[in-house]
Amino acid sequence: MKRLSLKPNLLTVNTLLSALVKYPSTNCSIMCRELFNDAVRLGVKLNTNTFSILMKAYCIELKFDDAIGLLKTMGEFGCEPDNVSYNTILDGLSKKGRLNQVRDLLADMKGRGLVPNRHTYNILVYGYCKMGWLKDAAKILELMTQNNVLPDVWTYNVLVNGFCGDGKIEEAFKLLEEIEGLKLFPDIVTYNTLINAFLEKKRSLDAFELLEQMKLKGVKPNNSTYNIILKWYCREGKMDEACDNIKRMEEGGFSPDSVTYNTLINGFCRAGKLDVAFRVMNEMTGKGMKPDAVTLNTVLRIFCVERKHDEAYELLNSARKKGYIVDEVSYGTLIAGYCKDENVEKAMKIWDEMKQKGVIPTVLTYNTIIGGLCKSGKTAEAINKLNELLESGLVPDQITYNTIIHGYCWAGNIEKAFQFHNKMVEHSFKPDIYTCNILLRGLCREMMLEKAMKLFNTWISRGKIIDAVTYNTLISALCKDGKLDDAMALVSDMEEKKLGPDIYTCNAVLGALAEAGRTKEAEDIILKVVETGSVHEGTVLSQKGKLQDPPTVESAENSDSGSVVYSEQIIEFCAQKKYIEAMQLLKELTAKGATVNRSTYMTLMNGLIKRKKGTMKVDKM
DNA sequence: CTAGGGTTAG
Repeated sequence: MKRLSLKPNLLTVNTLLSALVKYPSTNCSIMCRELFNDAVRLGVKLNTNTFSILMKAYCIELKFDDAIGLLKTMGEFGCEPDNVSYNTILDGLSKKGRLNQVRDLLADMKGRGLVPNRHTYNILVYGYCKMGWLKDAAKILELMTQNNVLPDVWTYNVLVNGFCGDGKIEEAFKLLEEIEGLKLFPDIVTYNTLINAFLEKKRSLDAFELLEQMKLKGVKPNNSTYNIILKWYCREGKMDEACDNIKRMEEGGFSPDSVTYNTLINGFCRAGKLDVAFRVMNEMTGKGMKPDAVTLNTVLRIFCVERKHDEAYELLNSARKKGYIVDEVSYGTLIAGYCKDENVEKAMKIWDEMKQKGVIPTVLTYNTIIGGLCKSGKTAEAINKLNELLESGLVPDQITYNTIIHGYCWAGNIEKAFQFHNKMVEHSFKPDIYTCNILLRGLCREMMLEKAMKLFNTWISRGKIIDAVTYNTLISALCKDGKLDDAMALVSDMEEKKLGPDIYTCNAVLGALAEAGRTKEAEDIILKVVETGSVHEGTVLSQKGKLQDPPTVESAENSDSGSVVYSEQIIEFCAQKKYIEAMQLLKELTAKGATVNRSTYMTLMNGLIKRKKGTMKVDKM
């Protein structure tokens, strides 16, 4: 078109821009900007929508300053921002928890005489919920009513999700009554949110009951319903039932989407079944669904788990060149991987690269690097990162603070841990069960057992929530200190509260019990642990009297040396980008009943992500 | 707006 010197019209420009934004790839905003510049050069008269779409592009890449800048510059083109323009940026900011900027922009919006509409309010409710500021979120609802903008199901769904995310399912249900009072009806999103919340809280019975209730009320499940249940099966490691769920999904007339496939791939990866994970990934591509950013990040994670960090790094870079969205999650995955490998230097290097590429970290990304720095004893640098986080306008969360408190404990600086904790409490930080357990463990490490017990008793008398970790921390410390009777008293205590004993309790007390010749008690506790089902079948007792998990798939796989030659051949094909040959060989091998090692499957997954158009078809494996 | 990928305690 450009070559023919034809002038595109406004509709063409906006349609193209929308398409770029709808299916975003790397450098989405740069491509949009180029298109925009071309349009300007060709003298196309642009409208407000053009700018709003461009803003959306910037928001996708978290370039909020550029997006906000457009609000001013669009005036030079004779365009004025409208509600859509503001809502677009507000939505982007709100989703990433940048509430300070939301506030400023909202003031700016009102200053222009624009009136927030329902969408604007819904965005605010979402933002507050995401931050866990539920009271503020509820206040927005009041504000809406005052301003004659009535909340809709959407508003309530956001709020329901907020309450669920905070673990307040019962309060979320109260909202349902409120919805019905307004003659609105809970829809499939409402139900999906609640079912998901039950499953996350391990209340599967409630979840399935609600599912039935939902059907009775005539609300039909959708793809997401099945995906939510699928996720639960995967998390529980019930991969057979996960597959049954897919069958039911298809029987119900739904087809697996990319979320379904990514959930399954992740599930099989976590279960150590890389061969099946690869097969699913291949099936996904066969059905015309390309591996996407989530698939990429899943594969990056499994590479890191398998300690192939450098391969993961290489994959990240080549995926970016192939147009994948490489986001803060991708970089965060690698950063976490290197941190676990005790290579913070490399993790920091990747952090810098991420920044240099214009990928903006979220709180979670910060938490990852802060945790890594803490674990390697670099608490001062961790604090630097915390300050950087604050300067960037983000708000630290529970995990940020807990990580730093843990960092001080890890460094043996229990005083500083408490100091930091106290200072944060003054700044409205609410210690949770993690905080308590971290501090308790810190005291135990420093042989301040008495102080730990004192703290523990204060919590009990104040009715604070304690859990199995709390008990196990103390029990383990008491055993190491030779106070077996005190430890056993806590064991019965935790049993009374139905918090255990579990496998950690066992590991803590069995050695001491055996040494004291108290075999009867040792047998008792093992029996209880098995009864409560907190140990999966196949757990074996080693000679030292400690419970151990059965040998992992990994060690079993390492012994399949028979097909090493073929594995190497497949890997070689992949290296030469001869994926078709690689797949052919794999097919032949599987037909013969031979197996290849996990490394080979990882190389094949790598190939699926990187390949351009060449097919990697394999029929039945 | 909900669903899939990366972070905290024993």
